[in-house]
Amino acid sequence: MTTAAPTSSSRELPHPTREEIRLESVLHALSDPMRLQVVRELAADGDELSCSHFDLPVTKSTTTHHFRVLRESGVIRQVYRGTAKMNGLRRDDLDDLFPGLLDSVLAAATRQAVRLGGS
Amino acid sequence: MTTAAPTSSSRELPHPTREEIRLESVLHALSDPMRLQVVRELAADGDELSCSHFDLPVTKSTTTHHFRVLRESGVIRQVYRGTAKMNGLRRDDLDDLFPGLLDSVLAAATRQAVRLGGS
DNA sequence: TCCATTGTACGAGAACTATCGTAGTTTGAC
DNA sequence: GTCAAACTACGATAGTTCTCGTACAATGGA
Repeated sequence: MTTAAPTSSSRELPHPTREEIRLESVLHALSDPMRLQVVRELAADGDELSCSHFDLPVTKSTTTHHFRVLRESGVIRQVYRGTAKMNGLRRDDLDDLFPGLLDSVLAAATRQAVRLGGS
Repeated sequence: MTTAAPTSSSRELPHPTREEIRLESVLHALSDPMRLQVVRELAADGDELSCSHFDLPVTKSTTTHHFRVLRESGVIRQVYRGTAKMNGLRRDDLDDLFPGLLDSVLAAATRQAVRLGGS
């Protein structure tokens, strides 16, 4: 027996392939404050985070909606792991398609957060 | 008397100050294909261009709408000059607020255009 | 003054978006 | 099997956005 079976799960979620990712959709996904916040946290953590890790000021169903927009635009990758749904930035794909874009958006978000007095 | 009166005109248009520009609004403004195209042309030309210079596949009133979104988000500056309305990128403001952001978006747009076989 | 050019304002319709609440599904633990 | 946790699906609503067409306004030249 193998020591560790890959911790994956049944349900599969539809993701765009790298080639299908469109800049306009990525920018649109990032243009919402809630979603930008999620992306910032994912980038800060560097690893996968469950949906429930985020404490967004909206209901669960709205949260689901925002994560779906991020996934369908190609910004994040989502996989089920047990009852949780783990979210990870698609850094490799985004950096390959649009070098420097994600980093400058994240830097801009941090700068603005500092400027507006906070975080 | 001065040799050259500044070529300006009567009507003034409302612009956000540099401090009022919000990253989310900028990203939203850039997330529309029509507006992204306008910004690319403005960046390529480097100077001010009149609205009528752009040959967008929409009516004039829709064009007005898109230019307004760009102006109100702080991406472009608009001034009247005679019957024309000149549009210029607010590079200085954007680069100061969000260093590298505009350039990486423009680079991403070019890359995508090439990738999708064109321009 | 008259006119062509350039762009605006307004009203309207279709489409999309963000949000919610409720009911349901999947999973893992007991 | 039962139950709680985590998340989804669906339907609804309010707001925003994109688009148009028509009518209007400002400018500069003939």
